[in-house]
Amino acid sequence: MQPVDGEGMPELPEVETVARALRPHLLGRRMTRVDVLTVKLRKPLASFKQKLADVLDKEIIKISRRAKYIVVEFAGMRVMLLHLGMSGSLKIVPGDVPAENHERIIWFFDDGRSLRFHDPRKFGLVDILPLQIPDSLPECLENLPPEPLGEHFSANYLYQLSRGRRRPIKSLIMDNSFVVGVGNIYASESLFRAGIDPLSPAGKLTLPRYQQLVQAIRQVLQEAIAAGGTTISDFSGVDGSEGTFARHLNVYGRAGKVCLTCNKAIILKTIIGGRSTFYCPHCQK
DNA sequence: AACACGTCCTGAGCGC
DNA sequence: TGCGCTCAGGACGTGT
Repeated sequence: MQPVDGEGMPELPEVETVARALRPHLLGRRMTRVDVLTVKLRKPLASFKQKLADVLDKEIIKISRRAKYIVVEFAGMRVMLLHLGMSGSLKIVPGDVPAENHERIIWFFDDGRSLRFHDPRKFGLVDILPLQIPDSLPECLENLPPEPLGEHFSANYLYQLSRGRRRPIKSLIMDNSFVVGVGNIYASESLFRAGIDPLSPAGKLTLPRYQQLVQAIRQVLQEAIAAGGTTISDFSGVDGSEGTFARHLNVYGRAGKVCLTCNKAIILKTIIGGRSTFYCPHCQK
């Protein structure tokens, strides 16, 4: 089983890694032209194409991340949102390199280089939105639930909102209406680190267990960011372009193998909320 | 053929 | 019966 190889594995740490990697390439640049090579990604691209005029030849002044969105801010109170979906990846290449198969959008810049959005499954998203205040976020991102690495995400927060809910804890932490950015791999890994059975009803877990869980989520995400994500391949000219977190995975993709912690139980796989879920029946109760 | 790292939508099922 | 909430499941292209 090779669930984490290949290119693109866009969970929060990968998106953060991409946003950081883009900065030295794109800050201060201006887009001279954009080629849109497909009619739709997750949504039709017609309105995106129309709004491109708002950002063409405007200086890129900031690149950030909110949830799994990359936010590119231009002079003139506009941002461009990029979401990689399930299979999206970005790379910087010289502008005259021919488009590869599955490249959906190409941005050309004033230094002769280009940004390529490669997305076989077309689950990605791009949009251009107005800003009310410079150096801020568009409204649709401003009002999102807390970042898992932010100050508003706490054990008490999760504990309170989980009361009375019977759904499995893994499903709750992956629900973007409660906390953003915790994807399928890191949800399994965080629950393993916290020693919590992913099938536990969320409303039954005590506050101390949520303290363990929040700490685990933060640690796992921070370590993955420090490792450069799990895989950001072919990101030319960027140091440490190969993410190395895959080798730190304890349960994800390890069904049938011996648990690396207890060295005794076999990692199990189940389906929660339609998503593959891996756990150690001995270490997670 | 089954399954894949994300989101969005639908509708079934529940308590009141 | 109806209302609102919760939650599971499917849909969305394509590749392996």
